[in-house]
Amino acid sequence: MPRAATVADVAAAAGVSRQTVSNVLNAPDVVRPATRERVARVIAELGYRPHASARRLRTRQSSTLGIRLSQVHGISGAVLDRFLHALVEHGDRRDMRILLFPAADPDDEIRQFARLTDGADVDGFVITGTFHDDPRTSWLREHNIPFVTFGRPWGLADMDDAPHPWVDVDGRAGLHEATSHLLAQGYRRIGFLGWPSPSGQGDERRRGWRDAMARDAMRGVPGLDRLDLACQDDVTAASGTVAAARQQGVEFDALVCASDTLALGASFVLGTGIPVVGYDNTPVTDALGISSVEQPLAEVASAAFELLMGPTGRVVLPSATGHRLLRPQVIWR
Amino acid sequence: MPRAATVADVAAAAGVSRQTVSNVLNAPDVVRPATRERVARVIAELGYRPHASARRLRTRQSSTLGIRLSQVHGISGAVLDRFLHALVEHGDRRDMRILLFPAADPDDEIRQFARLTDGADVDGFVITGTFHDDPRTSWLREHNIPFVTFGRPWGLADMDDAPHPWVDVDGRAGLHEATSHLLAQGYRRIGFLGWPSPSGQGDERRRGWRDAMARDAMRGVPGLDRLDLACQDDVTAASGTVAAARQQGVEFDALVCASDTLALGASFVLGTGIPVVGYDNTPVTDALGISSVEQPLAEVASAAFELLMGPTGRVVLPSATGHRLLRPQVIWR
DNA sequence: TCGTTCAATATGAACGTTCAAATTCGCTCG
DNA sequence: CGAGCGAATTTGAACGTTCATATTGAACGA
Repeated sequence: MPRAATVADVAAAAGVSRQTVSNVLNAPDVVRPATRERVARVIAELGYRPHASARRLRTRQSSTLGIRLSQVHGISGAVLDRFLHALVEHGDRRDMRILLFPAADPDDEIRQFARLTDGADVDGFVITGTFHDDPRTSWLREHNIPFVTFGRPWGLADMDDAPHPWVDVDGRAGLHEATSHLLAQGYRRIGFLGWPSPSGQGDERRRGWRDAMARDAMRGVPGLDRLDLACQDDVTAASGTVAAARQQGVEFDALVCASDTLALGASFVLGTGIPVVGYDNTPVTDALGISSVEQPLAEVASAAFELLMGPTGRVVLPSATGHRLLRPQVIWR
Repeated sequence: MPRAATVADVAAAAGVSRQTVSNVLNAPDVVRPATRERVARVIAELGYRPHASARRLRTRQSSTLGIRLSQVHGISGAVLDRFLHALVEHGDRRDMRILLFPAADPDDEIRQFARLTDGADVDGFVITGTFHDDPRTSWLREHNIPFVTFGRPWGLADMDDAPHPWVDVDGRAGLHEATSHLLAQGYRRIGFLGWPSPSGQGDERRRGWRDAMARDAMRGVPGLDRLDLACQDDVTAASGTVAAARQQGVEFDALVCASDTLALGASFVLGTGIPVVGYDNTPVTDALGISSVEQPLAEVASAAFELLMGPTGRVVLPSATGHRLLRPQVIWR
């Protein structure tokens, strides 16, 4: 393997200066077309590729975003997996790379933030799974490090002027759509199986179901609360909760759930006659033919880059912190 | 945010030269203890962290491994996810980072190899999902790029002198153990549900079952072939195949499968009375209480680094290409 | 006392790129 | 015809680190 070509090699071979070669790659419009083509040809011939570290050293940007690879919990671990995929794919288009780092807990994650930014390994971060009073976001803001969260800033009066850019999926809209669709099909006693309150995402999803039910279905059908179930995000717990409700005389036409895990557990008890809708469209619900709400992860990734980089080619500390709330889509099976 | 401290800042503050600071970090033993401690104190005070790109430029190594983030297919996507996790975690200990890249197919992946090595983004690669006549491994060898595969080099007479380092999990041993254990519990008519031959991993797993059955159980029970089923890796197909076999009069005491997907499909048909064992221990089988063969992914990751870096702290082109075949473990539920 | 040796530390250069400023060159216009 | 201008290109320096080599200084033996 011969020594890799450098910008100087290309310059010599094309009879131009280093800077011109650099310009052909980074600012083609300032180079005269004839020159540009000649240099481009030499670049192709020599198979020249700029040395990433040298470029990063000089430009002081790594073109890399860091993201924590969290421990997989349960069935929905696949969501992070797919989000990662979307990020990597979109990043490729924008010439950005994705660097993974491990972290056991938020404090650990903050230590990694420090490590990776001090070492200029990354330009910014993508934070997942935000929660109330998240120490990570405040730390990053204090240190003027660019980042975007997948997950809205919980516990804020007005989400429109959040202190940082965020993308999220409107779980409420998702459950509203699922419920409305079932109502339109004639189902009336549509139950909801979610997580115990308070839970940011969980309460949002419950509200989507409630809104849809209150508007149409429950005229004359009292006891919406009896159809409102909750338990931990666990298959067995879900089965148990649904079975117990039935035992107490609650009848379901259909059931919408806050997660695929819950939907899976519920569908064991309810059988195939009663439609169940999950959330996250994980491979399991796909395999079992259970309907599910799918998050538009490709769009989430795209929006994350958009918020972090804007139209420019580089990650910047956003002055006006925008946000995006995306609509999920129900996959009916 | 003030300008980050550099090695020169530390040197000035500690009253030593740049090189001494560098040595404190990279070769502490050549520095006199008193000096070392003084410099270390200054480093801590200033919060100095070496600039990763500068270091990489100078040392000509990126301390980064590339790994393709493949499209998730079905339930077993979680395996790559967990492997990734193990890699990142082990990498952290060895001061190695993991860079993800997208690729649609092997040729695409090879293009990315070229891109990432030419740009000196990575020192080497971890290749997953090897197959017969894999063009990726030959390309990497031709270009003298360090790599290790998770998956043995299929279609080789003697695996002991493979042309490249590899790690794999002994699926045969896994199914042998699962089958033997069931035999010991008194089950006799233990079926196998796998993939159509030829399939590297699939045939290995089948062989594990066959070996165990041939030794103990089938003395006097003819028709091992009738218990040997195969279909695509799909839940519905699995259910159908098992149902069809039963229809034809095949009776099962128990069933061992080549994947969790197959196990899931089979368990629908077989119900809870007949033990089913899957492969990969994905969250689904965990959630449903189905036994499964678990791959020791943490050990795979550790072995991958070991093969690629040896005892040294850097990735080298291995002269003697070693390998590791690890035993999986059956998780009984 | 004076070389010799070795450990500890210092110095200059280099890694490959892009920035900032300087230079060249062809054109227009008074 | 020469000054002035703008576009195209070149030049020197710098990014922050480590390598290769040089220098210092202390310890030792003759």
